[in-house]
Amino acid sequence: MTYSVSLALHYKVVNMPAGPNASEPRLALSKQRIMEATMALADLNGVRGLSMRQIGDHLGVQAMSLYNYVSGKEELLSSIVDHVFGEIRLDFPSGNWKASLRATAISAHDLFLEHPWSCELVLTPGSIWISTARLRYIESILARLRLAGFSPQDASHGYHALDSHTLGYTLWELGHRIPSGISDDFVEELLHQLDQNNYGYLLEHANVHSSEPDYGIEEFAFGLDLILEGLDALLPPHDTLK
Amino acid sequence: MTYSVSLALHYKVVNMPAGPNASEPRLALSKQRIMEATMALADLNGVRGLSMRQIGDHLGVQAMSLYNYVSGKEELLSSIVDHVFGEIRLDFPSGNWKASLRATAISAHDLFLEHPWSCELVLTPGSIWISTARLRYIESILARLRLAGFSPQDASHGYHALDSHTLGYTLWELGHRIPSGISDDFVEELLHQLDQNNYGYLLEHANVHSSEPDYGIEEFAFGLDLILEGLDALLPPHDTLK
DNA sequence: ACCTGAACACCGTTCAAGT
DNA sequence: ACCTGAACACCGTTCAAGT
Repeated sequence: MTYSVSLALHYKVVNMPAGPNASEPRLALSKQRIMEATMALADLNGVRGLSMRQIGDHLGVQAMSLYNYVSGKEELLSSIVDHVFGEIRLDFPSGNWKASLRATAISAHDLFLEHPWSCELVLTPGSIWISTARLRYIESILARLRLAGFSPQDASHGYHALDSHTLGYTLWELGHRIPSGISDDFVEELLHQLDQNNYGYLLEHANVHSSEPDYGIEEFAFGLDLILEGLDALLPPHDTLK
Repeated sequence: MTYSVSLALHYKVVNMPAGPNASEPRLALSKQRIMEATMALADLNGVRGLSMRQIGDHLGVQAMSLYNYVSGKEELLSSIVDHVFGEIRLDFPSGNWKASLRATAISAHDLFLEHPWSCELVLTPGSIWISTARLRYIESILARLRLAGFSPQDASHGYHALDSHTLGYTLWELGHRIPSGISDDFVEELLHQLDQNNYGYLLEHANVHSSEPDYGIEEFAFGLDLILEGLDALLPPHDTLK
């Protein structure tokens, strides 16, 4: 993710405070630059360890300077989540509602895998999730369902099923990724433990996993298609519509 | 949740350090009492704000005393999550694999709604989730699928679909609960905003919500049944089995 | 053996002070 | 107008000291 390329031209250059490398002038802060730094750090190390002081450091600035552009950590995090929602593809001008919603869900799935913190943050209970891009995303799903002929009730139903699968499955998938720091010895030891404790089916399951490296996308689509077909069955028989 | 009733008899009574109310002797600490206090506080205020110092306070003890029974906060949290997994009903001696797995999923859903922190913690990416009760839960799901006639691959597939729906949908549901602190004025204002910003379908959706108070359980079962039926379709035609 | 107080290295955020 | 340093009220955890 390199936002800087397309955005560098718009940055004000300020000479007043010397940056970490005093020879080059430092770019002015802005909410956008802060968001970019936050996203980059979150992509790298996750959101959980992320601190305002770290973000400041990364920008060559004290943490307190951030508060000139952002009301607090919570607002900053919800801003970057909304940025991700803004990138979900919603414009599939196909006449087929199933194909269109399928493509939106897969686009969202891809983005959430790229930025795991977005998925994690939206699903954190108690966090405020009402933000413009998210609302647009929901509106677009509801609109496509209603225009396909679903009743308001079934459209709500369908949105719930689709959105919960898109977010929920993806977070589940992310949580089951093998962390990069895990050693082969650890895995070996784990399998040995499964074997010794009579977890025969789990052992078999682990072997399926190692033989079929990553079928996350297909599994996401498997559940997604079940939902789409299940919704289709709720639709009244279509005589006039294509 | 009152574990204390059934467990009180086993507590050692220690007189040495005076409790907050000096007249009564204080119960000895134990991992179990610490877990109970942690679960109670997490039920009440959520996990995010929970601190070791708070847990200590609640037990009339310094935070540092907890470390005599628990290696750290992470171990403590994974212990209480595993406790919840241990309460999921796995023993459904019905011959029908679908009914049996359905009942397990619904039992898990109920427990996760009761203890939202459990669902939140298991799905936190990067957290260690390998614990005995969780392994037993997975093994039991895999076993039922394999015994129903699924191949190792399809059983893995099925476990993924069932578990991701059970955890993922429930967390999604929890995240969409209206927080208790929200005022009617706020909701009113929100609806007004939706109206003004041309979010017609969202407004309609909000109205569906307010007319049908809570249909979370039915929606959980809706997705669950889609998965179970979808899996059934993968099963080879059953000539000998019931 | 178990609990404590002080301490360390962190948090998010406020606020008066600098330029 | 924007950035800073010091400070406040918190974290999880270590460790030597108490009993």
